[in-house]
Amino acid sequence: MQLTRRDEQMLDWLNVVRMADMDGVRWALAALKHGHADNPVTTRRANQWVARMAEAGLVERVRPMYRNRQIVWPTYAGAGRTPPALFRQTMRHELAVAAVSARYLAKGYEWSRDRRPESPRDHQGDGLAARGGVVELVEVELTTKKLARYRVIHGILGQRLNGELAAVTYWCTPEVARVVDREADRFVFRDQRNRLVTRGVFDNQGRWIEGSAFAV
DNA sequence: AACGAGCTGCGAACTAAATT
DNA sequence: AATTTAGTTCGCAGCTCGTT
Repeated sequence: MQLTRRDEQMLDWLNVVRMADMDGVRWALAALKHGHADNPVTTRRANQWVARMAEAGLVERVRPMYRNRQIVWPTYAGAGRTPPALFRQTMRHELAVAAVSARYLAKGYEWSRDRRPESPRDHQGDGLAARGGVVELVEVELTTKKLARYRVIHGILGQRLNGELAAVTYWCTPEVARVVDREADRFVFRDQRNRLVTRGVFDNQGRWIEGSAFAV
């Protein structure tokens, strides 16, 4: 078996997002084919890619009984580092981040992790999407945080919108999107407020709501 | 029992690159 | 130039499992 350029890019991407479900894999495969994509590849195609990588020992996969989709992560051989701890509380969230990330790739963005927190009171976003030198911070939020936390986070994001960030986008369930918007109205200065947007695209299981637009 | 979602095996048609 | 090998894409049939 030979590793194509796209295979390597897929493994790099999996290494950044740590794990993905088949929804994420479908979009990432389409995106990395030509650098952009309007549609994901078929699930059949995505399964074949995963099967090929698994046979080569570069990814592992499992289909947990409580989740109707297969999830995939890179092995040590595939990513050069130890595999992620699975089945943690944050798994649903990480899979949702991967789903969003893959859609950014499909729009021609580069995806990377946010910088590490500089202090315990600091806040790290779920990812950075960059295109043409414009950087957008991405948050995925499936459940609301303690309301007091939004004061801190939105304060920090407001400052960063004054600096290196062009925009902040929250990808949420519709309910969470309402809360985030409301709290942003309270805590983000007007100059920056219109550059922090929310999108209600996930259901409560953290699955992309079929037909939801990816508006960036 | 019937249905839908998701996964796999298989076959077919295609492209790209390496080999002869 | 022809052949071989690897990869890409899709649809269909058949499977399991959970829901109606």
